[in-house]
Amino acid sequence: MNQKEKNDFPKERILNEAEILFAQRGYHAVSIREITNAAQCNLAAVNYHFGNKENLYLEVFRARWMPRARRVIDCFDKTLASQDSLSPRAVIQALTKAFLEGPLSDEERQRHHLLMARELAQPTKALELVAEQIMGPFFQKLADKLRVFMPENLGEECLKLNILSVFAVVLYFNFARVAVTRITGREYDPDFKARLMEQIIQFSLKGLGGSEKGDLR
Amino acid sequence: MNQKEKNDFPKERILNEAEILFAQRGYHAVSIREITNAAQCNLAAVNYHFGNKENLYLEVFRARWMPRARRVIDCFDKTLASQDSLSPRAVIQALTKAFLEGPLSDEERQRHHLLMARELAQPTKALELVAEQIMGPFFQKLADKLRVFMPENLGEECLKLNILSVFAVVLYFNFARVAVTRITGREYDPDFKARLMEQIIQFSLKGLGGSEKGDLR
DNA sequence: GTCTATAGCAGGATAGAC
DNA sequence: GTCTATCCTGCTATAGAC
Repeated sequence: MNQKEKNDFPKERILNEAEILFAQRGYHAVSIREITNAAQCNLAAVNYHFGNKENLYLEVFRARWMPRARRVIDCFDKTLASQDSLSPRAVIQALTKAFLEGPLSDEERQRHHLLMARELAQPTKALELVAEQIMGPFFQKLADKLRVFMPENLGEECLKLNILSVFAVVLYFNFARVAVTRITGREYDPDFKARLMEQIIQFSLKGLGGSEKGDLR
Repeated sequence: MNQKEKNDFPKERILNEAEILFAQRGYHAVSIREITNAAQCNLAAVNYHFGNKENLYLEVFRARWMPRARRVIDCFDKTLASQDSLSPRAVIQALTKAFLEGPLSDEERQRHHLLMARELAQPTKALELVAEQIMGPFFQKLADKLRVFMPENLGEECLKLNILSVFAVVLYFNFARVAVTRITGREYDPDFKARLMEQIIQFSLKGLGGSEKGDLR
């Protein structure tokens, strides 16, 4: 059975619509009626397939969010592997690219980040899940790649804080689109996004290590 | 009438409890019954004093969030005024300090940032209000203070993006406490917060301009 | 697996006594 | 201004026919 057919089962349609609505308005603001209407199926289908509303929410993370995050990480890995030499610039660039362009469509990415922003503001079991299976391992991978470029005397904690700072910049320009648009007066069109990527890379790279060309050992 | 007496009116108590609960769990997850119970007053009091739930939420921003934001900005202004010379380091330091230490208690600050994080993820009229009256003017002020230190050929947009990047780092370490604690294994105790402040200042300063000592003209 | 029907409850809002 | 009592809507969840 191919993907298209599979996506036409009510269970799949419910997951799709639930994700969209939860991302847009949050868990409590969305009713299962709304979800099943959007998915064009019966109200009772949610309870039949997922038991209850909370478990549907978790399943959105298990069956949608996490696979998508893995695609983003794969993209990061591939971009990095295609470079002939590993450098901080290459790492940051691959990271920024995977997060801001990468394999996701604009809507997909916005949904993805909104769901995570909500979890960070108000953690549920979903964050537990994601932190354990996705964020933790990926962060470790980043640390391993960057460690060799940092000064020898730099502690492990300092390395972590530096990487978190890079994440901060990358994520902020996604989470806080409203604020960014308001301040700069610019919409997130391809032009501005290219501009943003350049800004993020430059800023992070400098923040990470000093000047751009190889101060990092 | 002094502040203490004033705070004992039901209207004030409702605002206090509403802010706490909205920050903790978000608008939709909190009922006015819960709020009035916490405020030890009658259910009907919300509708009497604020008309309806939505307007109570807005009033939390008008009567609590915004005045508090003004206190933070005042703190920033005073810290900066106490320096004998204006430098990027002084500005960033004052900014970080005002946001991470500043005049707010830990609980107050967390509430404050949570409310804003929710607004950024899902903007309502409250963000409109705050953007117009607080964020916009403050951002302008920051830009004015930093502009003179940036290279002459640096465009206005680039300046804005740089300042936003600094905000990104400052705010992330507040918004994403859960993630930071999980990754670093450290709680936000005074010790770690001092460590964070140093990290944020260093990273931002480098990101902003290159090396720490005066590369910025 | 999918539907209808409905139980059972919690929410926002208001009327009207005090 | 504050209270009680109540209306009405909309929610989750389930029972049971098909």
